Amino acid sequence: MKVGSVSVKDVAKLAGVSVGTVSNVLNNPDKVTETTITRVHDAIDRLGFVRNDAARQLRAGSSRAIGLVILDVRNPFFTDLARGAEDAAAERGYSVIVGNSDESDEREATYLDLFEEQRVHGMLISPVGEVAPRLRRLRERGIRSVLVDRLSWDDSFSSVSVDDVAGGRLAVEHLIETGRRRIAYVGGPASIRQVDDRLTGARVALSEHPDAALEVIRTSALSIAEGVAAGQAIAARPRARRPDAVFAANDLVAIGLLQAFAHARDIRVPDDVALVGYDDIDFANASTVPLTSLRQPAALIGATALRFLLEEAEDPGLAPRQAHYQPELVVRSSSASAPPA
Amino acid sequence: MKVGSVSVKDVAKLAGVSVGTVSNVLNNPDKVTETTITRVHDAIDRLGFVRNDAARQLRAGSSRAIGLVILDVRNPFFTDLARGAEDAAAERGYSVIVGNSDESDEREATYLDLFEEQRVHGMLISPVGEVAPRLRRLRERGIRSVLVDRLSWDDSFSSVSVDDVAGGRLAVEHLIETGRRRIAYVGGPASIRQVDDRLTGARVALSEHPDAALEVIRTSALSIAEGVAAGQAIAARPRARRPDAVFAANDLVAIGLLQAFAHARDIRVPDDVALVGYDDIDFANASTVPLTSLRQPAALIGATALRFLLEEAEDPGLAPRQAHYQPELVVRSSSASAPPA
DNA sequence: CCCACGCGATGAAACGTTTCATTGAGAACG
DNA sequence: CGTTCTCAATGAAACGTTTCATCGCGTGGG
Repeated sequence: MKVGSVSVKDVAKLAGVSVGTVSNVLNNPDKVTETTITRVHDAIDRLGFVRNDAARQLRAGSSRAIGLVILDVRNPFFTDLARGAEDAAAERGYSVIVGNSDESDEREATYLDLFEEQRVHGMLISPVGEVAPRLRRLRERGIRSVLVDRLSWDDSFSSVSVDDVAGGRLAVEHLIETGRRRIAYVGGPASIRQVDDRLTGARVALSEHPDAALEVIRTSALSIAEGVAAGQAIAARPRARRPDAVFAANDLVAIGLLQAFAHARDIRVPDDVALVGYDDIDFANASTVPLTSLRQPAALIGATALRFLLEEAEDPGLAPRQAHYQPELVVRSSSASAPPA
Repeated sequence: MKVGSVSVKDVAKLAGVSVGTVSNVLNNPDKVTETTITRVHDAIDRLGFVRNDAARQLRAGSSRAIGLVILDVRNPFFTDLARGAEDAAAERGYSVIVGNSDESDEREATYLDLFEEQRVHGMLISPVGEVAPRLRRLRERGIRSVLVDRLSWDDSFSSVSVDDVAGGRLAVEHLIETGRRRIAYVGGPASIRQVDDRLTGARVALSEHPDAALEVIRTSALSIAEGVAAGQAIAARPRARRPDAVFAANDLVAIGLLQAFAHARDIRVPDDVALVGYDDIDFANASTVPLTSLRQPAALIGATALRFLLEEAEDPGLAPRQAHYQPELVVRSSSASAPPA
């Protein structure tokens, strides 16, 4: 549909110089004399020239974009992580393209394809499926990856993660110490590593307290809606068979549980059931009952991962590194008071 | 760092055909005989060939990516809107690149530059600054735009929006009808159109009830933190000078207010102060006190805008269209009961 | 006065696709 | 058997940059 877009050639003609010179004005201004710089810039302004990034990347071989694949855009933890990465990228003149895998390995693969076609400079990925072989192949072609929110399966990739096992353990230890004994873990699917690790941590805590019991309630996703469904299932049970504490795999699920419990009039939080979430999103502190949760440095994770990636892309000999942060338990009302007598 | 990437040329050589034929296998399979198709596909698989999108766009003149500039990634309303647009784009073989202007016209301009350099197929934008001239210039060059969550300033652009004036009016009418008289509007900056329109709606409602008063409390952004600050300011006043109802410019601000009020022990919601938010994000129903809010069809807005954009890009003669949805008042506990005696 | 040098500018090559005019080989037809 | 027609396949041009070897020219040294 379009009228000729303005190219360097047009700029060169108007400024009375060669195309090479225009390019130098844009990329190596120190190689060009002062007067030509202004002349070229005048021409650029007059014509409204905008660089064609496609041509640029074609020549350069790779773009200044970095792909980021996250599990769930609707989870504030991941948007915070993305923000951290974006800000760090912007500082260094890169931009971040975000893809949302929605916990589906199919969508994940689609984004990997897309990013490879775009010849991104590198990728940050919070993996769902079996992507290791794929990432290795990409690396052979010069596209590096850094894993986010996930420890590398071996030492061949850098990763930035948080100790989910420790987090699960902290959560359940806290519940046991405040007197709870019938604990339920709500989360799923089990294929998500974070879900599994937090459960492992919970089991570790349990193993040190033989008088406490752990029940696992699966959800098909980590969303508010799934939390509501699980909460309704719990509320439908006779009181005696309900847990006296619930550890939710993340805050979205916890918020859903809270809503379901509020609806069922005979479950008070924390009196009847204590509740601990995970991620400490902004809304955790603003929910019906302020939520005890495990805080993770989301923005820092994104920023660190991005830094690792760029450093490795610059110096391919660099050995993979693992940054492993510790989560922090933030106690609020949802687990504050004593259990029922 | 990079080993030679695989190109069509390599595929052609291995398959024993010309590059043009490889291209045809990829883009016009019906122009090619069955046996060559399989031969080429074999070669592609064997070499792990992946199309270079940069070269492709360079030739084509524009990419299959669509730029989306939103006001705030941390606001679930906008992430829902983005999801709607992404899903609609994916259906048609396009992808969406999201830029977050953070309510800053500087960042907005940066993203417009970036998207123009990328020669995006078109843009969806929730404008902050004075972008009309810029968008007009883009259109002359063949890049169309559709405004989201914002009525077009004139009839030259398509837009998909929600009637914010009506929403503001509904909110305040509801507060007045339930007996409130000293109403505060909390939001800002005034430069954001939505903030201003909702205030206008509030004033309309006020004008029909001379015995009610409206006070405007400005914030510098629509965030939880700003809501907390405004709430603390209100809580610091003597009881007599506090409003008996607050209409917040969006749910994030409302949630912040709620937190501040909960902290100040002598403000109960809704008894002392009724509260109405805007957007009806998922968390509105899960907050300390479930929040009365104005629901907007976020995903539908994104999907519709994307559809408008593609239709216009396909048929440049098409006249601009305006989709204008009505918001819906969702009453919950934060405004449910009667005002103080 | 000549030569070498430095420096700003030049112009063509290269990046990996898609497109399009052209070729070549059969098939159909008279 | 010769001619025309069809259809698959070819190969070169074009897209808009960046890069790099080269050039021209004014200067300072010998």
